[in-house]
Amino acid sequence: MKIGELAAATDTAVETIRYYERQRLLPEPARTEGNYRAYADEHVHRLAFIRRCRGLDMTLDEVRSLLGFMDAPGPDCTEVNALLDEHIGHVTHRITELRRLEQELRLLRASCDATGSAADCGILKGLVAETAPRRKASKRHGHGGDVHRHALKLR
Amino acid sequence: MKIGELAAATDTAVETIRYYERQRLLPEPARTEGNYRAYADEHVHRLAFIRRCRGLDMTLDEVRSLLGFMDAPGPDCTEVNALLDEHIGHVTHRITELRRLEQELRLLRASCDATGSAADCGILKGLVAETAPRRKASKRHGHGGDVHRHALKLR
DNA sequence: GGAAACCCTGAAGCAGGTGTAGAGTCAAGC
DNA sequence: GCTTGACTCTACACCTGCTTCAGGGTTTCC
Repeated sequence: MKIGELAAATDTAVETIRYYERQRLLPEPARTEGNYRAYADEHVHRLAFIRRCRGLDMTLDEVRSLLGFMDAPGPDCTEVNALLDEHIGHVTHRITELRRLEQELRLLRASCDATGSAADCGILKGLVAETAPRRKASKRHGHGGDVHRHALKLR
Repeated sequence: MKIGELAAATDTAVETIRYYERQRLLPEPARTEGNYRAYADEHVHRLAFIRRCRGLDMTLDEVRSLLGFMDAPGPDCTEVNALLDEHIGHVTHRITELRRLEQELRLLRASCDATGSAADCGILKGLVAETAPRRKASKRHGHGGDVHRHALKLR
């Protein structure tokens, strides 16, 4: 199986597959005479696993951990549970944050109805104005990016 | 006002301020004899505005647009309203996505209670298993990253 | 046998910064 | 007047998770 077929089978871009290989998430496959990567079923399963995890918004590091648990399964799966719980925590937290954000944005949006000049726009005024003091976000603690990322600290 | 003071006044990292300057979001300030940046109140307001927008998860491009509207206010603020509406749309969409994700993760989590060996873990099995076919995500359309980013396409 | 479709490597680019090295500047204390 | 330490300067590398590009080589189809 060549890289293009693997890409089609897992709906993954070819470059992404090579990238995962560089990141050591996918083992280096055998090569053909012409130096093409030759994949086996094993690779399909592993890549599908990775993509499923990524579809659940896990970081590549989290995926790496899960792959490690699969490659060397421990006596129980406490660690797997813990990883997932933590990830769910990230997602839940991000949802809460975004909901607060949405509220704030809608409030801001309501302050203008586009009738006047932009110079008097309630939105721009609202963005200039001081806001209620906000709890300082705690120092960043982990990986950044999306649900894992840490909210921008505001004063 | 030196850069450290501006940083403290707006709760922004010094490097971030210099980065915004490079990105032309903040105008180049005057310099002291010793080549230190010397900021005026104008800069404080502008940076506070930027940080407020970033706190609302806008991209720097969106902020740039808003700054443009402020610098050259048009006859009405239709554009400001449109920008904000679109941004609210991004946030709302991301919330929906994350809620779906959270559901899926909780379902997955429920498939294991850590009693057995990791080899039989319901979570790992669930991640290996095929999932119900999913609508193919449309081609990415815009800027990536967080609320603006587009969900990973899965087959 | 020639063109199209595929594959290869290595490097650079995206957002939105963060962090580093190696240097210069400035105020305070002795 | 000199040292120490806090601050600042520039220029560059680094982060995630890819994507894109340049400049080739290989395979397949007609």
